Order: sequence, then structure tokens, then C-alpha cells
Amino acid sequence: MKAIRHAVILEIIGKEDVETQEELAAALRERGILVTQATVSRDIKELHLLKVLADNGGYKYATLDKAEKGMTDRFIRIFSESVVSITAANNLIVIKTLTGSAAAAAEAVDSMHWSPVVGTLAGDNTIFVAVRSIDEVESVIERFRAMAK
Amino acid sequence: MKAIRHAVILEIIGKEDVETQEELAAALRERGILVTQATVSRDIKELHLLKVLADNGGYKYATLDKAEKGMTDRFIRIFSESVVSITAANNLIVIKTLTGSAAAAAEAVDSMHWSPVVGTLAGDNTIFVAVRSIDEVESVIERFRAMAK
DNA sequence: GCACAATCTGAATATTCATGCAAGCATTCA
DNA sequence: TGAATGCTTGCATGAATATTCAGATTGTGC
Repeated sequence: MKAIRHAVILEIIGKEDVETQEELAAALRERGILVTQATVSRDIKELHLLKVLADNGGYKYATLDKAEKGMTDRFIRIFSESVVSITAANNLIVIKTLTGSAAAAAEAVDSMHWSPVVGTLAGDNTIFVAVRSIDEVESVIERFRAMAK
Repeated sequence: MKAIRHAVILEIIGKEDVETQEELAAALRERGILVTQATVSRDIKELHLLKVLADNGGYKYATLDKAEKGMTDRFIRIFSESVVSITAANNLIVIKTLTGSAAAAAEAVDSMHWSPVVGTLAGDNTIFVAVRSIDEVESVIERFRAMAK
């Protein structure tokens, strides 16, 4: 029973946004699996599910890889839509963007909380990204490039 | 104030396991930052922190990348300590392990909830991993190999 | 099949978390 | 300056979640 239920839970949260455990319990009941929130709480623990921010500002449950994907997806979208070029200068990375969208892209960089990135400064069409050490510049740039497409 | 607090929060949870928001608020107070759980809740939302399973069976707060790392680290440890060889046969992957540790390794594979993996079967020193389609075998094997060392 | 152990679950509850609201402060604009 | 606006926070509280405990169910060895 439990194994099946776990599979169904993964399927449900893969398809729809589930905001609370009660909601998940209800979704299971719709599918003929009768459980209470207590059991769902335990299932969530065993499945290593996470409560992550949903697009609508609330929370939802997700698996780790989906959560990761959701985060980077948003980042990539913003980033690839606005970045024009990426250049290194010492321990500083200079990113050129479309006019007006530097702030949003810098915001996206900040929200990643990458430890090698010690700070960003956005103008109108330019972002300065300060990297902790020169050694780390290379890999950070690479990740930026990969994400810019 | 908020920006500083956010930085301190990231530092704290990077160093110690914080199980509840109250605990995090207390840790902040120790460092001279006077806040209540309510504020911590909002900070956690803004920082996209996650409540993930800790090694001790309880929960703790972590950033997305740390959570990811924690998961795969455990997996890699178990896996690399016991796996001897990995072979493909059609849509089946056969993993040879040290005698007695197949079950644990299979458990680790299961816990990844990889969608291409439809099931595992563990004997004493052998695991069968059923892959959804032959096309996907290659990439799954690659990931296994990468993790086995 | 029958005890026994182990696992699973719901009900109730304790704990933890999110948020509406109002107060406090800073900033802007006239 | 002083009203207007916006941002941040604590307080209080309702909402959501984790867990204890006891009963139910399943599995196991005999």
C-alpha cells in the first residue's frame, strides 16, 4: 500500500501544484487512496519531498530535482532573454544586457546565492559581478555562459 | 538591516544544523540581531531556503544547492563503497557489489526517484535496475559510473 | 493456523510556521 | 516641513505540519 501511495504522490506533485499536505491527502482520496494528513506528512519525509516557493508566491511540494529545475529555469529565462555578452576583467565579470534589464538579471544572479559571487552592481545595461577570487572567475563565467544559452 | 541579516542567516545554516525557525532566531540573537520567528519565516521565504531531512532523522534548513549536495553525497558514499561493476543488458542494468551490500545500494538507487528507473531488485551481491526504455540506459549508466567514482 | 514481532495508520495533540494587521521609520515630493 | 508612500518588523493568531500513542494490519516462524 505504502509503496503504491508513494508512487501516486510523486505522480500527483509532478502534475499539479499541491500547496498543503491536506490538499495532497485530498488528491489521494480522489484516487481512492484513503489517508489522513498524518500519513502524508510521513510520506513526505520518506520521499524527501520539499516545500518550495511556487510561482504564485505561495508554497508547493516538489522533489529535489524539480525544485532545482524550477529555480534555474527562472534564472535561465531571465538571463538568456537579456544578456548580450559576458567578459572577465581580473576578478570582475562584466555582463552586458539589453537596455533596462540589467537590474532584473542582476537580481537573478543575486538570488542564486552563489558563494563565489560576493556582490553585483547593476546599471541600466551593464552588470558588474565581483567574484571572490580570480581562480573562481573561470568557472563562474562558464556557468553564466551555459545559462545564457 | 535585512540584507545583513540574510547574509548572517546563510552563514549560520551553512555552519550548523538549524532545526526550527525559533532556533534560527535564537542564533541570530546570539549574534546581536534581534528578531522574532515571524521575521525569520519571511527571510526564509525570500532566501528560498528549504527544510530538508537532516542526517539525524529530523529536519534542518538549507539552501537548494546544499540540499542537493547532501542527497547525492549520501548516495555517492554508499554507492562508491560497495559497487564493483556496472553492465548493461538491453534495458536492464546489472550492478555487482560487495557481498551483502547490494540491498543498501539498491535502496540508495530507489531513493533517488529517477524517473527512467522503473524498479530495482537486489540480491546479495547483485542489483538489477530496470530502465524504462533502452534509449535511456546509456545516460543512466553514465550517471552510475560517475557516482561510483 | 497461531502467536509474535514488525510495520503502518488515524486520532489527537504539540509543535512549528505563515500571515494580517498596525506600528515604527525612512524616503519622497510638494 | 509635513503629508504621503513604502518598507520592515513584532505581535497575535490561524494555518499547517510533525509526532505521540494506541489500535489495526501485515508479515514470519513455527
